[in-house]
Amino acid sequence: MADQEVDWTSHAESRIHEAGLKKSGPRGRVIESLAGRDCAATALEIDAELEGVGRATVYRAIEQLEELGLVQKVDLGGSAFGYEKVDPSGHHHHHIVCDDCGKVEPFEDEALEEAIHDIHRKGFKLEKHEVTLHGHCADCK
Amino acid sequence: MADQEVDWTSHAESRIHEAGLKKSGPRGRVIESLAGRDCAATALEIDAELEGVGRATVYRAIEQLEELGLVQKVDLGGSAFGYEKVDPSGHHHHHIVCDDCGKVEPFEDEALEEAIHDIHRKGFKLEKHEVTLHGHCADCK
DNA sequence: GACAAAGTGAGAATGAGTCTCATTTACTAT
DNA sequence: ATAGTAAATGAGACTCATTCTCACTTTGTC
Repeated sequence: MADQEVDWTSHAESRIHEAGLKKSGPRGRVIESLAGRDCAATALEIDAELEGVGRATVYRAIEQLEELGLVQKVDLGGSAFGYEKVDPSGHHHHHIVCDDCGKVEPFEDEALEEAIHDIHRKGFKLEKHEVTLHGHCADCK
Repeated sequence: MADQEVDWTSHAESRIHEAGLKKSGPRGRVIESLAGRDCAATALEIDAELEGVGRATVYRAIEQLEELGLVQKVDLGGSAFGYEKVDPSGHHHHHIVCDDCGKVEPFEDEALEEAIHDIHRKGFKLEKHEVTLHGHCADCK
């Protein structure tokens, strides 16, 4: 397990505690599962991975983590959403999706971030943004 | 009805014809419905608007239009996808979503488009991109 | 240890989107 | 015009992701 994962896991656990929520095994396992991935997973993937943890618990845990800003929802273009941990440093990435096989890869681009941060929209208080590129990967081309 | 809508409607109808598809009333009504909107609508909204047109027909029509590049699917962050007409000129916009009330507004930004077009990803052939900004609108702030 | 609040799992319920199939409609070749 | 055929359609069954309900359990506090 990389340092960053340890950081995110303990960061998440303390934010959970600060929010007045109780410590729990099942939610802890959901957090671990998210910590161990470097890109998005669907709720059902996590549910399938965690035997003995109910679907409702997985969805609830993800929802709480999302509200605390620890996890973000990402649209992968398919029928289900993906969820991935948010780096506490504010560092983040976006996604490239292969429209043929569904493969998802993360990418980062500084110029893109700057362009987005320069957008100001009257009457709207912007909080997050999501960018998804679509195309065909090397295997499907 | 604005000129642009007329353009898109007839453009869509001829592309349908060129693709070897037959002319049909129900699909025509789906095209009209899309033509009359300037931002995304969900398939079920269109279905509800068009009495006498079956759900399956609405989804089929949207799918065909999407394959012909006449319509694009957009993620509005909620449970259902939105669909909107694609301007034949290649001109397009992105979306700002209010995470409180779900309101969606279109926006355009030249610098953003440039930043996106400068992204090149080894092994991926990029075809489309989608940008969604999230925040709170004036009413919900 | 007792209590209240938070957490949980099983499964029912909902909602969006897809599939099937018998019937109808639009174009093509006579 | 007409027959043939391929596309199109609508109703409803179905699938899949997600949410809800509820009786029961765990956690943390007093």
